[in-house]
Amino acid sequence: MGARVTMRDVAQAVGMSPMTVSRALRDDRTVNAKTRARVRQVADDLGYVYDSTAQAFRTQKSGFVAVTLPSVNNANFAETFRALTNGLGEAGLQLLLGSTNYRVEREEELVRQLLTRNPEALVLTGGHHTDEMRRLVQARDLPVIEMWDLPEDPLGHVVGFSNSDAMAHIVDHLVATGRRKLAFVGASEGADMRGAVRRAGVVAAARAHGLPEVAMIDAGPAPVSMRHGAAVIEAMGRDVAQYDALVCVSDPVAFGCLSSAQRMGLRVPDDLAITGFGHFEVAKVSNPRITTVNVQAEDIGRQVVALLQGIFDGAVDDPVRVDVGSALVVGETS
Amino acid sequence: MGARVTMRDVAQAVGMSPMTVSRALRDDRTVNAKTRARVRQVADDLGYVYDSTAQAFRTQKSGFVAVTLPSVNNANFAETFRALTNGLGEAGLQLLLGSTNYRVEREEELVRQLLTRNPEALVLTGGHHTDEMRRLVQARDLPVIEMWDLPEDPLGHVVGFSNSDAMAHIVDHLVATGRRKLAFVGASEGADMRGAVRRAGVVAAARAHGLPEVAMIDAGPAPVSMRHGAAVIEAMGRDVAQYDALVCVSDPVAFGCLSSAQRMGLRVPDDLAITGFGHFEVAKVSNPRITTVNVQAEDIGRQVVALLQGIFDGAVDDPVRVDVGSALVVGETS
DNA sequence: CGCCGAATTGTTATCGATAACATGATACCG
DNA sequence: CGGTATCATGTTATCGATAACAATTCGGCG
Repeated sequence: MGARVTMRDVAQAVGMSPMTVSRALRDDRTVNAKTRARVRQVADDLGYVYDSTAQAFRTQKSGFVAVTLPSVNNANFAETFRALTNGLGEAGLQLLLGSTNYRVEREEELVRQLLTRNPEALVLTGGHHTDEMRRLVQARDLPVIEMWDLPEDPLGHVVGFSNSDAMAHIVDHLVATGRRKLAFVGASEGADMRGAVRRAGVVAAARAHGLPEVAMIDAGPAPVSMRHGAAVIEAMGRDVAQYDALVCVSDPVAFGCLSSAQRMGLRVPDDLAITGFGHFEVAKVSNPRITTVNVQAEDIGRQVVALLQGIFDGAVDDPVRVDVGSALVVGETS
Repeated sequence: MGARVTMRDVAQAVGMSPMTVSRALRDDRTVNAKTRARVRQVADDLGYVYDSTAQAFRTQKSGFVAVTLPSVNNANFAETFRALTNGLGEAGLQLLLGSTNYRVEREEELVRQLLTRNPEALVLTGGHHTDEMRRLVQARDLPVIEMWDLPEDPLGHVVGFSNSDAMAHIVDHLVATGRRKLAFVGASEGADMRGAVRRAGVVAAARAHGLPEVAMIDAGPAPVSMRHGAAVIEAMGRDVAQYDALVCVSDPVAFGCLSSAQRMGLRVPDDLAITGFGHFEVAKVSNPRITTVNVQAEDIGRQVVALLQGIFDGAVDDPVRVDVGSALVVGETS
């Protein structure tokens, strides 16, 4: 309705200086306990709402941690995000979220925006960035964490795992169970670096085992999910039977492939093995259960929180590199 | 490294006043075109980064829209969020996201925090709130939108659909296809109001059709997903065959139930019908496809964006109530 | 040439909270 | 009882951008 209530108004009402109110609301013990209680009471009565913007401005500490994700519409990233929110919320920090839609140029633009909010740290998903973006970030004296990857040339700290190692686990397992004709199902060559790295991991591992060339099945532009996996296999029809294993870029894609394969009467895993990535819920519940790789999305979030706490406490100075690893989870599709 | 670069520094470098720099960076046409270009150039060279905090403080406009979601780890809410982000991003607004974990008390706390950031609007998911929270919000002269619901007594604007109507569609359909012994599979009675409303909708619709009492199958505390649906049906074993339809609170739960039912050899839909809610991807890809209700998550987001634009442009004054509706999508599980 | 309106740039005050420093009140000691 | 340590509160200046108002420059025209 009228003008907003500020600390000055509260101060006037209690008959004290704004400074005392400020201290009282922060529970500063140098303020008399009775005064503190009275200030809180009056602030409540007046409907006073603290202004974080003014605080952020004055103290030059925004209370924000900026986070970029390729997409929130992905259970794994969402899980990491949840862990971050919960962990940082306890530390009084707010997350500022931006999604890149799997495009590095979008990431640059996004980070540019986020930086204007003066975040106290920057958490990026993935290790691929534009040069301009690297410059942007390194020009500031700002803690940076890259997660979900183990980049060669990191911007700062790293909490992730090796996508190519993870794919190697899958290929090793398939080879051990007698498969030789592999096809990789993923997004088209393009802006999604994570997909590209996984693809490269499969190709390298196959080569190491002396397998024939890995076929590429293009499920369309990133992000690809259940319906894209289902569609591409349905479109291929019986042609898919020339392979004895489909290595999918993610569990949802694998589930889509599985579903289409079953609809066309293929027996999984007898006729065709299918593997996923990410240990999504659907992999555990589907029928048959999908062989996948567990990447511990939540753990990544927790480790990032711990790292940030270390950084803010001054306990961390040198760049940290945490490999959370990944583990093969054998299901019933291989 | 050193002190941050401010407009004052840029101004000094160009030999002009900070005011001119401010105008130039905002592309104010009262500033000479050449000057504008030079200012931008110098700002870039100095590595100047605009300070939104200072701007927000001075103008008393934060550029934030606060949004609460029960959880980001839900493809439907994530979809709405994505539409909001994209739409509001174009308008130069940033989303401030908080998740309530399906608890109204948590919502109150969250909104309290979010309000300290001076958001220009508040977008809430759901229509159930604590009294304290209603007071909090109404004390401020702040546009409020409740979405994903059609509350009786809204706080402000509404963009949603009727959960009980949606469930009635499901029940009508089941009755029309000859089912009579229904069981509802959802979260335990508790803080999740959306689940409770859906359950009530099923009960009311069943009563209207003169069906026997609807059984309640408790899949555990909210949020419930695939694994909970799978677990509770697996635990019930053959007992589940006493019902001829499982009405699930969401598609993921339905998929879990479907999977367990299939594993124990039940034929769906011959022995047992299963329905979901939300038109998740899994409903379209699963085998058989799950009968569900489409709630157009993305459309909700778009409508909220349009409404917000109207509000900010001053085109909207009276509270708006948009019913985006919901539509039965018949699959192969019923 | 002198004057006027348009174009361009400058000055001042301000948003609300708080760090740093200063002051006043109170207790406690020998 | 004077003096000093402790507790409690107040004063002042400040963070960076910008609205509102003021001033200056410039071209053109009678």
